[in-house]
Amino acid sequence: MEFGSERSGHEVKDEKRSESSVGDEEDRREQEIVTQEPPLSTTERSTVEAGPNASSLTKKEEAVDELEVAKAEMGEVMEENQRLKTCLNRILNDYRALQMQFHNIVEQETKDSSDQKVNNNNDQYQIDESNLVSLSLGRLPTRNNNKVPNNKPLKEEAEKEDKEGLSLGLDCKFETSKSGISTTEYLPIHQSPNNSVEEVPKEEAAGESWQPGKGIKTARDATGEDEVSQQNPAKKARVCVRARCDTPTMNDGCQWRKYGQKISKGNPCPRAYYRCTVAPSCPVQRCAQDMSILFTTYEGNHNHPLPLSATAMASTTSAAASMLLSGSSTSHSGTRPSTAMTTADLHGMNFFLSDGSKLSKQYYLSHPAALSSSPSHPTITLDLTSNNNPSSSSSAALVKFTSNSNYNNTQRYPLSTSLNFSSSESNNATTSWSNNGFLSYNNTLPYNSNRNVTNVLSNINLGRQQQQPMENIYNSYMQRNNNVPISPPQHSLPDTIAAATKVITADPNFQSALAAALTTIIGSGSTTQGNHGGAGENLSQKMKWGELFPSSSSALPSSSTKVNGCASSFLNKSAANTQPGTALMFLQPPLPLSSPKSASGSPGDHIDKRN
DNA sequence: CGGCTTTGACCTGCGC
DNA sequence: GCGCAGGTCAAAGCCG
Repeated sequence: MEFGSERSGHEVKDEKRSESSVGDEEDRREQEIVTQEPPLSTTERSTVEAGPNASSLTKKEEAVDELEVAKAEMGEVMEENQRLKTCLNRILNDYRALQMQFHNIVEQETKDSSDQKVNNNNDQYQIDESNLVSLSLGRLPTRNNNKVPNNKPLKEEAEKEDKEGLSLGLDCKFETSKSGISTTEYLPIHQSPNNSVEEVPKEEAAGESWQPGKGIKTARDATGEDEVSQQNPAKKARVCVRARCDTPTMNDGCQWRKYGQKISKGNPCPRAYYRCTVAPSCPVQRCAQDMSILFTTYEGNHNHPLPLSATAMASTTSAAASMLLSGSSTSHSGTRPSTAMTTADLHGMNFFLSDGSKLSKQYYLSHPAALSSSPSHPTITLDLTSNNNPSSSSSAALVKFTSNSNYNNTQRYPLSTSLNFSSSESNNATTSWSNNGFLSYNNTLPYNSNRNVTNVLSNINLGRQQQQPMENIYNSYMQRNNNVPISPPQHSLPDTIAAATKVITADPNFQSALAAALTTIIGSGSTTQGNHGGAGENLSQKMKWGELFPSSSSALPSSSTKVNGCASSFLNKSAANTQPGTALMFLQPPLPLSSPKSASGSPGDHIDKRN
């Protein structure tokens, strides 16, 4: 059963509800809010209600009381509306500020790129020089642009982009500065002939699934769209999650199907290959090696809706892949020795980048299981275990970028090129991806008032901070967000993932940052719905805040929003088959997706069978 | 009986 | 060119 069917069920339900003229008054008001229709006046309401009940004085009084209650509720709704407006305004302000920084980045990059053009012979490189790095959360590789031959018209590319649209994923991409072309260039490093890197999202272009199998190739041949893909074999960034897990597979909320198993040389534990079974075309695959610590290597991004916990993990992995790709393209200083491990604080996003094969090998040697990664695949390892990471440094950054010598880390963008995830007027919330993957950010660092990109700071600590217990961070964070109840320390992975999602969804600052990141995409007009004025306008028009922030919307919207594309992220851009009106959605509410029946599924998930 | 897992064969990329 | 290893396919078996 496809996900769309469920959604259509919601629609049917809403239609029925709207058809019933004697529906519950609260439901009606709720519906009015959702549909943005002008609310009925209380007078009209009272007339309708009091009509049949006006037989006695008591009933009249009751009717008056109901009216008062209705007024009070309306007032609350209006207050809520006002709060949302305020939130939206703040987001827009953040967006504008970020936009200014973005422009500065453009200018700076243009200058820098003009000096560094000699580094690459690729024709597309020059095109990419004008590209800008932007951290798009949940952005799927909606294009295979990097595989597109140079003679392919941009127009066609743009059309493809329109068709494919955004999908969930937490990816880093390059957004071309060319206005009017809604193309978003992903990290250009892969465009180098020698480059073996293919950004995670690419293979999901046009809803195609990345499947290395022969049959897929044949199918792609039939479509005629995939000649590019064949020209450039997919070598995607991988995200290796290192976690303690008793089960054969990590309960990450997804539904996995085992399709193969291999005994790796030198590894007593067989390597199992799993494929996402939620959607037939989902390109996400993973291999897992079960040792004392389960190493799970994710490859690709989901192109379908995911349950909450799965979304969190998918977002994590997608973000990590994005960091890997972006970091590898940004952190390699031209003057830095190629074998040096880069310890970067990318706006507080602490990570280690080993752009040299030596260090990469060193790291992997310390974790033999991680050797599963193909030499040509850049791999980022997320350490979700509670043990000390043998190779971690004092900075406790447990997100480690490893890339081999084949991975072209062409310096294109400075380390500091990224989006500011701090909010100018938000509180001083300090969050972090701690122990088991809590995503956190802080804005304790001052907002970059001078708009110098290199000073833009935020802290997104992927991985565990060894010296700060996760629960402390989590609880302290939750205390700042009253709408998120503080729960006892969670240690199971699905719980922590879900908690991380809560943190993300509950904090308006991060939402603002997401909004800003999104608008860098939306603002360029790279949407399937066409342009609707300015970026801010796009933002306001396309964001469905009720879906973005479940905490502020009690009811799941009954709109016809269809989630397409990769669900492994916060951002969903409507894909080609997206219904009209579908725009953009962050952090979709937890949707029942997969079956708990699956052995590889997450037992902790409250999941419905989808097919 | 349908779906999932297992497992041997096959394909492909890479190193020598 | 050959061999190895990673990765995938698909038939057979298992299970609910």
